[in-house]
Amino acid sequence: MTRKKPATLSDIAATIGVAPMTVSRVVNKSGYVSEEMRERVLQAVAEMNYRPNGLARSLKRQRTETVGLVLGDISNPYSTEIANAVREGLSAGGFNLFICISEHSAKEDIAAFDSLVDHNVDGIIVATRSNKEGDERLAGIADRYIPVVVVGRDFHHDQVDSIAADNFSGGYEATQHLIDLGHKRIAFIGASFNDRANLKRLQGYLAALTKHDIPIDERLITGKKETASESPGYSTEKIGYEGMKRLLSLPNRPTAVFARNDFTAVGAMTAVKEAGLAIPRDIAVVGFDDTPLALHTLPPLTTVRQPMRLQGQLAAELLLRRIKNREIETENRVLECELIVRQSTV
Amino acid sequence: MTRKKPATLSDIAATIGVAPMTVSRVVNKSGYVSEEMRERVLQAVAEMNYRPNGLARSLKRQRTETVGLVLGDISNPYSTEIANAVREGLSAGGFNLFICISEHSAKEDIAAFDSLVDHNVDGIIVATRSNKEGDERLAGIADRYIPVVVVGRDFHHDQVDSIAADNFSGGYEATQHLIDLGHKRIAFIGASFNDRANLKRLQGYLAALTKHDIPIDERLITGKKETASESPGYSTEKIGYEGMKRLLSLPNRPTAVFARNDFTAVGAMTAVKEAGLAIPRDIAVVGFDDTPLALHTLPPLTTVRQPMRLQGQLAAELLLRRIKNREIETENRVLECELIVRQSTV
DNA sequence: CTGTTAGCGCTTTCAA
DNA sequence: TTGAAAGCGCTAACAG
Repeated sequence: MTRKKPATLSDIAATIGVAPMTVSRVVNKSGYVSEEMRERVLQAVAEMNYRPNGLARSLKRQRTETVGLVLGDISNPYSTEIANAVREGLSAGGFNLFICISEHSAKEDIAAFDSLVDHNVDGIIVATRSNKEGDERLAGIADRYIPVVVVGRDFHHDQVDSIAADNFSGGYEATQHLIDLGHKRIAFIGASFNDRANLKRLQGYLAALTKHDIPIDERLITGKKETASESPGYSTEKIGYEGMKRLLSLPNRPTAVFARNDFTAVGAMTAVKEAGLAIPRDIAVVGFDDTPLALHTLPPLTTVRQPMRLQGQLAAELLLRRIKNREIETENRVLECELIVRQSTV
Repeated sequence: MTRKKPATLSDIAATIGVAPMTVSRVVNKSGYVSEEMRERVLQAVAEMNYRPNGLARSLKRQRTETVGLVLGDISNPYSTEIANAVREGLSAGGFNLFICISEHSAKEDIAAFDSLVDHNVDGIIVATRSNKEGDERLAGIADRYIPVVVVGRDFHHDQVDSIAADNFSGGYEATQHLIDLGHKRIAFIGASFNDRANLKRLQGYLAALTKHDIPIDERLITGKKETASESPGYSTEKIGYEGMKRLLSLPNRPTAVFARNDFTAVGAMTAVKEAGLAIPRDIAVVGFDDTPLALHTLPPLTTVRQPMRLQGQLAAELLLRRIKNREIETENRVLECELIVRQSTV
């Protein structure tokens, strides 16, 4: 079986006896070509199953009409919503989207950045957790005037736009809500001991407690050390379940819990029900993200909605803007979260 | 602010007064270069912040060391597991992965295929639903000897490998399980009226009923017409919830339901509990996929596990094999599913 | 309306 | 151990 190499522009030109440029003009619908000529070319193109070589075209044009999106964790509703919104925003602008996943590893982050840069994407949107090496590489990329937008966290660089939800005040409001309902012993489930400082939701929780003179009880803050080797995923029902188990075994158990996200909250709810306790009567539960799941738990879950699609849309928008003109002011947007009260707390 | 263009190989060569070829050899660690020369080059490379232009390199080398993965729906545990497994398999082989999402639209499928082909990826893995135009384009791509592997369904082409779970027998076993438990009125939730024939899980359900001489009752098969415009997503709790509501309002309601996937099952369970009925006493529920969620529902969900990671691993493996050598026999693998019995049925 | 020239940035091949 | 030439496939710019 002989595998013939794909036809090139010159192959087409040669077979119908014209200059490559003429074929190029037809293929790109640019410049003047006689109707008769165009027909001849198009026929040859069809017959020889010709497709332009994008590599060569991009090399010449110095742009690829493609942008890259780096996701830290693909199995996460947050990531997928962002990705969908980004894709829509970009395809409206005529750009393709290539997604890379890095599994929250600095090495993979860097590999993803590099492979996108190597393919000369016109810009990069980054939705990974912060880590030193990755951030340094990213700064280096931005230094070379490759448009970069970071979403889901802040990033300080005079060429990088950023968009994030206000996780701090989201956490604050969730906790405030529980306090307003009269709760004093409020637990937090899903802390990551590695970077508590980066977990804005936890910070908001702590701030709300402090504000209301409720002492912070470390035993009510559960979480686990995330080892780099194990994939954290978003499927943290387990963390929620186990965290809640531990909390329930406390001599003086909490009357309310704030979970770092809806999946964690669902796991926690399961543990509560298994223990024969009622939600919210015995224990009130608040989640975060307002995933579709939250509407269909029993009882429906009180949660904090963050504007995921909007973050993706803005990311696409800011990136396209920066691709068009690099000499613009950097924007760092922080978007409001909204507390959605359902029956898991009231 | 003057934006200097990135340094090229020749720029480096010029500044230290050698031939571009010498720099190339150092950068690629290929061929002989004196230790002294290599130092000089590496220093210049570092100083000028040089990175090879992947476009030019790939154009010359005729390979990109990159493969594309097209996902029909990113917000789906199935897709994300596949993606992770594919990525691992590829990076072990030194390949990068670019993911495109098509939102289950034929137009987007084609756009994704084309953009990958335009970037001269070395191969493509496809995990989308079947549709006529998309499949035709894909066949055209395979005709050009671009390695293609289809996962999650079968695809008939003498150059395309495929890997799929045995959804039919998975559906059959799930239904059989309910029959074995003595159920006669067994419903199916989540049929898609557009292509019932393609929904192997439904076919398995029908076959099991027929085999046991249980008449098929169309009122027990719920589903909805999926319009192309609305994103189906995987978040089908709603479909499950609404489907179950309808089933519960039937004069002679079912005693068991088989849901097309775990999310649908969760929605159905919520409806059952809301109606004040008990699972499995009044209604038994079976899901499909064994997502992490299934362990944490109340009661834990009986479901059919399909080997997602394995599908991804095999896809990567078969693709790399075909990239190395196109002249091999096509493989079409079908992988076993496994019924996981939990408390939602017994 | 069509053709020619030159070159994008790199690497293969051959020569020194 | 290094260099020169040629070309991957395409298109911008200018001629005719």
